[in-house]
Amino acid sequence: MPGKRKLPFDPIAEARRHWEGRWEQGAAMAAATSVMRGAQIILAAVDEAVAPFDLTFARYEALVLLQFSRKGSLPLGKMGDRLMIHPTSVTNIVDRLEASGFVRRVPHATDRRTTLAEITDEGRAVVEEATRAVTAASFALDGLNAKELEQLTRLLRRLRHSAGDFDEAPSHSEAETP
Amino acid sequence: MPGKRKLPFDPIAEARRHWEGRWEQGAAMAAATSVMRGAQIILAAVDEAVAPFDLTFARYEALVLLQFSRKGSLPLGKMGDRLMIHPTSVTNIVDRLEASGFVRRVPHATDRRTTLAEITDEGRAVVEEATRAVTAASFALDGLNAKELEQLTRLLRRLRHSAGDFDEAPSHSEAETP
DNA sequence: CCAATGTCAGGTTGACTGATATGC
DNA sequence: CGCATATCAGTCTACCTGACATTG
Repeated sequence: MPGKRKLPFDPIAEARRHWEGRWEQGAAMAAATSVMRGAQIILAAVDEAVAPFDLTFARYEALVLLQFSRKGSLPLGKMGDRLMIHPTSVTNIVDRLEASGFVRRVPHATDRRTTLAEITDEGRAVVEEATRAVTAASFALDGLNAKELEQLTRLLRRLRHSAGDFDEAPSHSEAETP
Repeated sequence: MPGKRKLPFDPIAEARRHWEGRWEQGAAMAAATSVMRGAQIILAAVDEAVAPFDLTFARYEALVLLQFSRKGSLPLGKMGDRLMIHPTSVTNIVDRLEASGFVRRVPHATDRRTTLAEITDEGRAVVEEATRAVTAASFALDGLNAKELEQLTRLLRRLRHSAGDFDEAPSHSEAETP
């Protein structure tokens, strides 16, 4: 936990006051700073929750992805696409998961360039346990109710879409025309 | 930019479908993952915008904080509190800003334990330029309109408040009872 | 003596760049 | 041949813990 001391005011609101006296886009600055701090809070909470299982948020996400895959295995490249992480980071993360015994590298059946990461039985067991810890911590989001969680997800979906993360209809929760 | 390829679907929405077949708190999982990815997008955009000035997002934020301070200087510890970063990170960031000539370490007038970081004229000039670059990039948030930016900020303010970042009235934009 | 402040040493994570071997 | 896939070496940022000297 980075900040041990609780401030007597909202530091982002105050920064915004100063900002708007001089520069443009105070609203965007406040939103961007809020997202950064929110991510820091969530990361700290999840990292703490999964640490007892020799996992980090990044490694936990990778393991969840494999757990969800039909065959329990995926090419490393495809993992990187899904998790939006760098190819070398995939190698690094799979290395560590493999060292912990949660994943195993197996060759692809037909394309000998590609390597598959396959989740082990121990990996499947650990995902279940780690998920219990993470949900117990509510992803640090227990200050928000169901409706607010949906709003937050929808707004950030718009951000991700405008950043070019994926191709798809804009939202389907605003205007529905089947 | 981590993910070069654009996916034909929203990876978080798909993860949520899988998640809700097995576990609790799918909404929180989707929101948390969205915040993490949003932060990654914003960080990449701002880092890229300020890189030409020998800055990172973290160093830029520190410089903005000093620019906003009344005397142009703050004790390192207070900077850490405001920016929500670790004391050793403050030392590191001020080291680099000082090496770039944007900041100068000066002793506190009365308390000889504390060191002040003081923004230099060159630092003030660079903040103005870097801010122009950052606002030109819209903090990667040009996919959201004014109302959405406010919503996003308000939701994350709730998260930050529930995480204990600051003490203050909850929000004043939901229910106003003066 | 105890608390606060900043720094340093040492370790971890993940991301990045650039180069490389292999195979489609 | 060009392109894709994964890896490796090396660098970087930021974080953390634990220790420390200085000072209030």
